[in-house]
Amino acid sequence: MATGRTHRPATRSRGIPEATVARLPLYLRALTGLSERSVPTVSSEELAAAAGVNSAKLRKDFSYLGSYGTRGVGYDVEYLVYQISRELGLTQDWPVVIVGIGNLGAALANYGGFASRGFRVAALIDADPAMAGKPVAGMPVQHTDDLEKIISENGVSIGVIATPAGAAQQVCDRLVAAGVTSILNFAPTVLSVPEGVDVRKVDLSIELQILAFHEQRKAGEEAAVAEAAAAVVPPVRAAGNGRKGPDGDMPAVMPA
Amino acid sequence: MATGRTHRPATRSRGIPEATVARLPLYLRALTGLSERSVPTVSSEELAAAAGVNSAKLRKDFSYLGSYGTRGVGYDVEYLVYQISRELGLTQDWPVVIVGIGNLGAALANYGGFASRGFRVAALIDADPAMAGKPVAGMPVQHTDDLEKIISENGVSIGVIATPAGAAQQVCDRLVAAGVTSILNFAPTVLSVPEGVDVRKVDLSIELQILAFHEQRKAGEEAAVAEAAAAVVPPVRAAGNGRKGPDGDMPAVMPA
DNA sequence: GACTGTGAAAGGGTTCACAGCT
DNA sequence: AGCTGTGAACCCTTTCACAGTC
Repeated sequence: MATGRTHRPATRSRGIPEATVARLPLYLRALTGLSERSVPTVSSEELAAAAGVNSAKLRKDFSYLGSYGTRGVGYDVEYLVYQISRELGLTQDWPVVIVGIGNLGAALANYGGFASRGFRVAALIDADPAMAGKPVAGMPVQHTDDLEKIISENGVSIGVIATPAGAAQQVCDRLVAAGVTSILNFAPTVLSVPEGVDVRKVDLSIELQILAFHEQRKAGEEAAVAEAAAAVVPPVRAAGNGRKGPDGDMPAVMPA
Repeated sequence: MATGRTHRPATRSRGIPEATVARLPLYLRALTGLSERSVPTVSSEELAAAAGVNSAKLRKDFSYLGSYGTRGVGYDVEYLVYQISRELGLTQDWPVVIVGIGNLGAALANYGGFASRGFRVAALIDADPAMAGKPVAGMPVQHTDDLEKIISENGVSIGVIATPAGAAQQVCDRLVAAGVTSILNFAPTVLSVPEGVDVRKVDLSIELQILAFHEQRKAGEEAAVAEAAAAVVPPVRAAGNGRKGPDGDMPAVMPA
């Protein structure tokens, strides 16, 4: 799960595997749904189905947290909600700043799932002076000049970067200098951060490209080949010979 | 990497590991940057740094594609760009529809990274009749009623769901029925799809929760404990006793 | 001398299958 | 009888380290 680098080398915090941590929010969401429907207990099979995983994995995951189930019965929904929330650190509230209030930043600011479960948008920050003071999601946008002040006054330790790629590293550096130690990055760049700072990346075009890969496979090889038509300047191998690529060499077409 | 389910069981298409596929877009982006700066060749060490991975991993990844480097020299940038693009299926163009043109959908429609590398937004679709005809990102929004027609007329095989959670499964079903076989889901729900359809999920609040977990660890255990103050009704264990959770039992506070 | 390509080793993660509790 | 909790087996991924090539 791509992290700029970071994610403390072999830390796996008190023994909960990273893969399990990444699934806890999934379980939590499924459990919250059950809780709202006042379902008192749930089996690993049912909960796994609701979370979209298989039950063996779920049971193994829960076993890292402790023995929170009852054999022959299942799991107590409310109890599990609490335990997972606590494990994830959602029993405290996390002030978050969003930097870069373009389309995406605004979408994030308005995103309900943010505000719910333990996160509170403490400030919206943008570099454009024309944005300053404008209300987005019922909050006035503040100018980047005040970034450091905002971070420290609100005790913010989590920052969301939704700026253009070019500004991301600079924003990141300022966030880190001001005390932020976790960053969620939507800009399509690799951020470099000092040891001890966590970066997670969300990248739309990467996800699409992975889908395209699988989509291409489904269609068989024909589709790709059928596309070799109009001729553009092909990038020819520098000192090329002795190539051993599986699918044949450069055709006469180059993608945009 | 959560996929609703799917991802053909043991397919790993022609032997490229899934983990490698997920990194190819990263390499591609780094290479594109080098290409724009007219850098002719790059070593595994340099490229790895630019992509935010280590060089051994990168070399291993490339070895699955073929022997595209030159010992003692490095990789030809243009050549690699082409090979990776081809491998990912980006030498053909993929028409994409975005369903749900709220804040997020609009952000996606405006996102440049979409339009570049092989993807073309073929249509924006929303269920709100008031949105119909309105231009977003220079395109008129179309009504959900025409979804099937739009999919088939444009030969769309990739759909992006940016609707509220409640509508996502229904939209998904219609997309699939109309012929879409890859879905990028931004709605916070588990989608169920038939065999052969790929789903990838992007979930903002899950990413934040994972960050919160690590953030909590950094702060040590004290911070979490210090939060136990005002008393609300605590969810007491149903038939609870003999608990063996590592951190102690239910305190007197319950998160929202 | 420099750097790739890759076997082999090590490390995680997932799945199996069943012992153990209610 | 039902369902959890978990060792053991399996599989995938990462890392190491070096032989092979330019």
